[in-house]
Amino acid sequence: MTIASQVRVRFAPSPTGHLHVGNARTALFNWLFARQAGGVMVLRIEDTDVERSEARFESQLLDDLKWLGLDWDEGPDLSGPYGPYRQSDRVAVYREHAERLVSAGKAYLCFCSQEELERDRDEKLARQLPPIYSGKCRALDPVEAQHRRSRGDAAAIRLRIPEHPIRFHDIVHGMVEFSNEVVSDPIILRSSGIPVYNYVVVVDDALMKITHVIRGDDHLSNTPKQVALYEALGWPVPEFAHLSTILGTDRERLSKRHGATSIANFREMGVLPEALMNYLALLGWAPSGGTREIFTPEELKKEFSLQRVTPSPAVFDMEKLYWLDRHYIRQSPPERIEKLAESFFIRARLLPDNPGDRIRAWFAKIVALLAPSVDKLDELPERAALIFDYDAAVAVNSPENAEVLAWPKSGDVLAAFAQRVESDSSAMTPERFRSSMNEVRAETGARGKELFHPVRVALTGSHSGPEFDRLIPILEEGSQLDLPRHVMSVRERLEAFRARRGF
RNA sequence: GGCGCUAUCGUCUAGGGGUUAGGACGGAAGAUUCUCAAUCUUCAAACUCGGGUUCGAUUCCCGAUAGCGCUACCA
Repeated sequence: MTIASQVRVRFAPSPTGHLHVGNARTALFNWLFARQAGGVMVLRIEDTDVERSEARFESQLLDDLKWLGLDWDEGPDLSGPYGPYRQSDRVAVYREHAERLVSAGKAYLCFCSQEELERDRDEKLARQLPPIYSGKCRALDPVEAQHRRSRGDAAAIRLRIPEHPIRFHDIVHGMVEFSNEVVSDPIILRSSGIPVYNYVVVVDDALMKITHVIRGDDHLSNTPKQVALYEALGWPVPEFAHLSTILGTDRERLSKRHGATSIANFREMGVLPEALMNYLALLGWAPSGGTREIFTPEELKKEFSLQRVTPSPAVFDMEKLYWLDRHYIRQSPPERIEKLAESFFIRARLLPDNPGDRIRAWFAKIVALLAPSVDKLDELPERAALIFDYDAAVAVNSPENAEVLAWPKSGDVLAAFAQRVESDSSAMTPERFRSSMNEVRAETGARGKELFHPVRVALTGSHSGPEFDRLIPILEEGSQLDLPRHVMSVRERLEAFRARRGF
């Protein structure tokens, strides 16, 4: 049994919605394995389920994959030597090989009705036996069966499962063996002429010369049927690698109700693709030594190894993803983060649709100030509330602020500070702010928190926040800009605050 | 029900017949800064259970238990 020496892998999603993290991880491991081996990555669309498949989902899927940073060498959008790459375009191929199996006696026509099968199945279940097909049509005379079919009797095609245990090798699980006693003769072609998943997958993988089938372990139990199919068709059996399931925090298979689980969700949240890729790679794989965790896509291509993939299921941990995302946000060139962040601010109507250079330069300071402390970029507009949403009522009344303002020296500090602000009508600068604060300290005797907190509360509406040196220029410049929402200057804030509460 | 897969800190994992069972996220404490964040330091936290095999098992074998999957003319 020889297999082409060049590695060929495939990712074969069904176009039934957005790409899910579980599938994305499967795609990633395929891609990493292929790229490392200098092999070929095939993208195949499994759209035999006409009920659930939609054309628009296919382009979504490709977009999701591309956003993550994956690419492929053959696929429905690229073609290639073993196309077509959409199962709905391959129906004739499936029929042809199914008939070939019947002619060779490896498969047979089955005339059992749905009701009959169901009854048989229920009966076996009731007697606590494996609910496998009775084999009733196995013994039918082939010539006779063909006659019946040509007379118009509905016939499905079933594969004959061999009378011996089925063994196969799996890179992550080792040797796996199934007794043929528990494997039913599977239908490969429905009486309607539509082929069944477990069959088309084998035909496609074999015809597309796939050498390594890397997929979710929900397919592990289907593999014996597929191995039997390869053998019946006279095709080499590929290597398998069944990847563990990704679970939610409740240890149940990750699904929509666990919140963000599609790649599109993460993109919308402003998670960086390389952070997601890095995180996904860590779900079930660790480098030798097990201490390194930060890997760029290029590094993953070098370090990844299927042999080091764990067989046990993994719980998806949002916090750890965020940790990686924070890391990559800080590592990224500022211009990239600014560009990405911009859309979130435009959507929040904090920036105009087409910000000019002046606004962009100003916005860059906001991003530089806030982005390093954010889990994901969609948190930025909210973090920027201290710039865009100054509310004197909150500054005065919120319980934490009220407490700060009730400190003995708070009133004096604010009065002294206001005096400094009013004495000079030009824009506040960090230098002037610092010297003013020094004067306030000297005048009032307040120091540390009792000096800074009241000012912080009056200016930002919160007793905590970023450094004044960086915040003040943003406030002052922002107040000069033509923005959808006016940004209040230091002076304006102080006045609004004083109007609410004297000092 | 049957079959299969899986089992190390809360989570992701490294390790492997004799180890102080390592790292990371998260948590706690401290240092630092006006505060928050960041940073640094420190701490707590694990081999599912029961039998074997062995001088010695967390590691190998068997079983139990639990979780997940498959058991369709679904994919």
